[in-house]
Amino acid sequence: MSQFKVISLESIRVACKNCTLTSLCLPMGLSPEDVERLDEIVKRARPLHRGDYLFREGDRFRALYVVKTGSVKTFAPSSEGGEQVLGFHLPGEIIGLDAIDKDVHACSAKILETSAICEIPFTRLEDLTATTPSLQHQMYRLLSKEIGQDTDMLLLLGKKNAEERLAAFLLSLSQRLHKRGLSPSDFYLSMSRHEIGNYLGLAVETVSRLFTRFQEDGLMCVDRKHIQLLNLPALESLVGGSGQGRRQQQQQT
Amino acid sequence: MSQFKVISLESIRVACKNCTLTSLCLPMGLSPEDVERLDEIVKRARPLHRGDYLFREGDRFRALYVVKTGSVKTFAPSSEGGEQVLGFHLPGEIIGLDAIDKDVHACSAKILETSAICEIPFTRLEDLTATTPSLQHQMYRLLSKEIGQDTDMLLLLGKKNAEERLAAFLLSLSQRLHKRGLSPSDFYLSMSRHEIGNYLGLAVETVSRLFTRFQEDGLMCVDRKHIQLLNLPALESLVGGSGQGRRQQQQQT
DNA sequence: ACGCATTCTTGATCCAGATCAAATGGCAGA
DNA sequence: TCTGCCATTTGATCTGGATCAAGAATGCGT
Repeated sequence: MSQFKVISLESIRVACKNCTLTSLCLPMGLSPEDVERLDEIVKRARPLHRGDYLFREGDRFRALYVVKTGSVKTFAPSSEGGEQVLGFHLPGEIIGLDAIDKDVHACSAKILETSAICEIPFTRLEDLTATTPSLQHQMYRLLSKEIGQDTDMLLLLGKKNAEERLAAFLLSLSQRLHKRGLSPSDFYLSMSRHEIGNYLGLAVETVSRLFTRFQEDGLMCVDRKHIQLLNLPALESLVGGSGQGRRQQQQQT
Repeated sequence: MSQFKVISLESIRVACKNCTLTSLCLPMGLSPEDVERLDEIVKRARPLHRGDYLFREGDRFRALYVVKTGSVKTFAPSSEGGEQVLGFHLPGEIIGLDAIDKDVHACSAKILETSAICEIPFTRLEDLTATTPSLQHQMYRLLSKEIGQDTDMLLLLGKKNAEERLAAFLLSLSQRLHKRGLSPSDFYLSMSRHEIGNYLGLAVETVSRLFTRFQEDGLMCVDRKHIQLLNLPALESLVGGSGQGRRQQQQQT
């Protein structure tokens, strides 16, 4: 490759190897050469805005998407008009893995705030993984990780009460933001109370009341969408099974 | 390969290419040659019995398991002693995919009734998929499918009431058994009411009462663990969002 | 066959969180 | 800046399903 090749600043800024998410995203653990090869098939789209769709339920599956900046929610239609929020996706997180099976998207992905998204055409990725064992392994890990996260969510919805659910949600955000070099205790929520409730299987009112209560209890400071977590350990103990000895649905089988 | 090679009856009976599950299991859609290669790494263990563990939470991840006959439940420890049943696995279904990511099992798998299980050492499978594109694709599809199933379950736990959950559970079993050539409307439950309730996020008592009610309504006939579904369409309409116009939590976001 | 333990069923009561209702507060668009 | 629509909060009430409490039915080991 010619050393005189003209490279736009833009392309340098967005290449995987120069991306700050490299340790969280698909390239995680890959050799520089492998990242280079991956880089060649990744498309970087112009920024998308709140309300834009990455894809909709029913769309043909063509590519995986990775959040580069911003945030995205995915949601599936429930029977008769409702919807279930499936997840909120932060930078470095991959969207669309569930569509590989049927080759059709079963959920929709909607941009929550102005975001940059990387697009990875799946067929090309599949070809690449077939010749790059480390990338293949990485794909298996990512798919498996998604399953593990869903499992955590099943446990949350199946066994936890409202308080535990919201605490778990806040801590999850906190931890994920922290991994991305942001403050684990001071952040903005890009989703509405309604979306949080839907995601957690709770009514909006319950979410609102819990925010108020957590604030009264000195666990956090809520100002509109701006959140400050004041007592991480206390939140953690809330999540860990009904905290200070409250009765709890216990099901041994 | 010599045509005089001695092959034990046993090995013939259990080889993937001779297995009746070939169209539901990993080999689905593979060429005969690819199945042959897969066959070489699959280990077939002696039958396991009710209560035996395939693996336990915390075990090192070594292999995927496929139910050949019988049934298996997977479950994860909840905080403080409880557990969440994650799934009931029928012949042809793969267990352990969630452990690829961390290389450790996050859930346990317990045999529900005398079962034959195929074991597929993962490292060898991974090597094989790297040189067998169709098998690699099949793996991606299987992992993706698992995500899709978890998604369905999230919707169930997040949005459906007790009646809808049990109806969905029964229909899921019905459909899966049907695909395996068994009756979709007459079968035995290998799991307890307690396990069903745990899986569906309901108390045992609720499950029991619903069985009684469904029977009273002529939807099914329950005799201990023997189930007969008498009105599949009615069950389907129950699942599809609160059936005959009952109030329902609807959350648009 | 008998006795004990476990699972399942059924009834009564309770409560976390949904639903209903209304006030308040932001923010977007003109 | 004003207007009107949402999003959010807060309060009051209702209810599905959990929890508590017995029985009844099974199954199992001896």
